[in-house]
This record gives sequence, C-alpha cells and structure tokens, in this order.
Amino acid sequence: MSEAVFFHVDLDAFFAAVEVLDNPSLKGKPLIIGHKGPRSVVSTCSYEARRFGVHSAMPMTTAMRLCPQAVCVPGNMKRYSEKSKEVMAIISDIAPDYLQASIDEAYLDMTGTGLLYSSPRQAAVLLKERVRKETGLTISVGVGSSRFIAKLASDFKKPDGLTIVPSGLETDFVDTVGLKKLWGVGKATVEKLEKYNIRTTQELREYSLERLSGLFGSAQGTYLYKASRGIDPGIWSGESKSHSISAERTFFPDLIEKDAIDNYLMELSQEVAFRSLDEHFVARTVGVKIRYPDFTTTSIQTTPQDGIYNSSDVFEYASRLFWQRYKGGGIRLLGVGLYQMYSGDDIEQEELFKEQARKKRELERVILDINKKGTKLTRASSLIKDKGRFSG
DNA sequence: TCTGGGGTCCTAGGACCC
DNA sequence: TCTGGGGTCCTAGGACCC
Repeated sequence: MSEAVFFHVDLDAFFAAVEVLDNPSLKGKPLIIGHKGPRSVVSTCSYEARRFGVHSAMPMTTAMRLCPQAVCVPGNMKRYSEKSKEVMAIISDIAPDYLQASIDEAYLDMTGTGLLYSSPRQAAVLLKERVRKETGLTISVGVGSSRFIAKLASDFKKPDGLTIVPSGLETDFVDTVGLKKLWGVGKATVEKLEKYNIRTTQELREYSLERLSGLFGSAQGTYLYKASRGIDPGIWSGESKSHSISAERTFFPDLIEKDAIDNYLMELSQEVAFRSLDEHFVARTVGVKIRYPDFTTTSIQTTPQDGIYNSSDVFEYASRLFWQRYKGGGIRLLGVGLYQMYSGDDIEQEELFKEQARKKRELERVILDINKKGTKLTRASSLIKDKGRFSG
C-alpha cells in the first residue's frame, strides 16, 4: 500500500499567458484581460500588471488608475479552452487519474506511480517541461499527501513554481501558508474569526470541533477544524450533487424601460434553455436574480409541478417571477437560472412529458444544431437590443 | 476599490408528512 | 390538550472559488 500522492497543477496567469503566446509583442508588458466598461472587473492580468497592485476581480476603473499604461484585451474563451485542452491532454498522459477543477487547474492522483517515475519530483519536472515545450505555457505544481495540501502548495510559489510538502509536515505547511490564504477561508470568515481573536492557524487549532461547530455551523466548523490541522476537509472528493445553469448581465446605464427588461428576460431565458438542451439536462427549478443600483440583490425561484421543457417555459416562469418580485426603479443586473437539473434522457421517455412541450423541445434542438453549424437562427424578439447595453 | 459572470455548497425557516 | 421528533422538500440568502 503506497502513500497517497496528489499534484495540483495551476496554469500561471492563464488568459494573459495565452494572449502573449498569440501576440508576442505583448510580452513583458502589463496586460489586463477584461472589458473596459465602467462596471467591469479584471478577469486575469499578467505578472507585470500585478506589480502595480492589479489583481483578478478588481474593478477595471481601479486597475486602470493603478496601471494606466496597461494593455487591456477583452479575452477569448474559445481560444483559452483550446489551450486548456492541450494542457489537460499532457496531464492525462502523465497521471493515471486526474480531475479538472476549472479551465486552468487540475488535481492529479499520483498515488502508486513509483514504478513509472523515480520520484514525485521527477514526474512534476517532466510535466512542467512537457507543458512548456508543447504548449508554450508555464504551470505551478504543488505536491502533497492530499488534494488540499497540493492545492495550497501550488499557490505557494508562482509562477513556474514547484512546491513539495513532505508527508508529516502538513500542519507546519498550513501554518506557513497562513489563515488568510487557506482555501475555503474567505474575507467573511476571516473577519468572523478575528472577532474571536483567532488570527493564525495555531490559534484556530486551540478551538475544539464542538466549539467551532457551535460558532460556525457543523459544515464550516468541521472544515476549519480539519483545514487548520492540514487534514483535507474534503475538497473535490465526491461527485457534485446538483447542477445549475445561469446567465446574467450587468447594465450601464441601469435598465428601466419595461420593453428592455422583457427583452433581456427573453434573451437570458433562451440562453439558459438552449444551454440546458445542449448539455442534455432538464431543470426542475427556474429562478430570477435582480440587482438594484445600490447593489442590493434579491432572487426568487419556483419549482413548478408542470415541469420546464423549453425556452418559452423558462421565459414564462422567469417573467412571472420577475414582475412578482421587482420593486420598481433602475436595474443594475438581471439574471435567469435553471436549478435542480438532472439528466434529460430519463425524462424524455416519461409519459407525463407533455406532447406539445416535447415537440417544442425537439424544434429547439433542431435550432440548436443549426446554430452550432454556424448559421444564426434565433427568435426575432431576442434580436431587439436596447442601446444602453454595454456588456455581454 | 465601488464591486463580472459562472458555478457549488451550506443554512435557516416553513410546509408537510408520519 | 400549549404542544414530540424525525425526515424531506422548497425558498432566499450568503460564502466561496476561478
């Protein structure tokens, strides 16, 4: 029985790195990925831009104030997906088992690879070399006895880092990383911990499981208890329980006209409906999200008995929910989501599936296929766009 | 700093059932 | 009848991650 070994692989400043690869004149320059609108945020940025204090999720206006000379590009997800696939292909070549966690990171289970590689270090170096040679990108790799430790380790030295946490030193490593950088411990939790005078992982370990569960609830209490001891609290262990699809837009200026609101509700409804069709999922719940100019956000959802089978169903429920909840005035953000989704292949065989709804769903599938082949064929109503819209 | 968009998971309260 | 206990589902909101 060999000891558990996990790698966490993280692509360095991924979107920015791909942009530089495709346009070498950007090399060495502060580069920001994101729209330039007044309500945009930074998606990713190059290390050159980070030196000015720019980081992901920062309002674009702030970023440009900190680094006015930065080059700003909107980003190209299709291209990033391509490069991501190239990297994942190399990973699948090297690791017996892996789990892609997002477009730019993966967890590799390297347990029992002692006969394939002389050491975890050798395997990690090989992986880094192959990714660099074959894709032109650099990665940071963390190695540890669990996914949790590997994840913290990959972040420890960036870019182009390799951090190996020897088994037995997990708790020491967690102390070195520090409370604020623990995965799963965000701003709100840090603030709450500080109220109890907990500022370090050592101080956190002085609290019993019972005490933490009482203060933070059983799930988060257990999480903090384990994480502070370097024990994997269970990140990325099981299958995900639910699936959801959502689409939202932030507007500038705020949306106010009824027609514009209806048009966006229709557009967002179609977007999520077609994506659910594409992914062969059927949703049981529809929801709407409204954000007002003062940033207060509210949501409302329903789980109809009759089921949700096509884009008109989604729009009907979304519209009903919106007008039920809307308090009036400007709208900063509008969103439509589908929740409690399950595999559509089951439902399509059921008797209760209404004939009309089924036909419509099939028609929409045809439209989806045509769109995939490159022709644009959408409902005329969704083509009416108001002039105020800036992002999408 | 004035705050995107797409997700997952958790909590608390209420409804409802046995 | 002043009031159990457990389970499940639904809803709204919040934390967190990339």
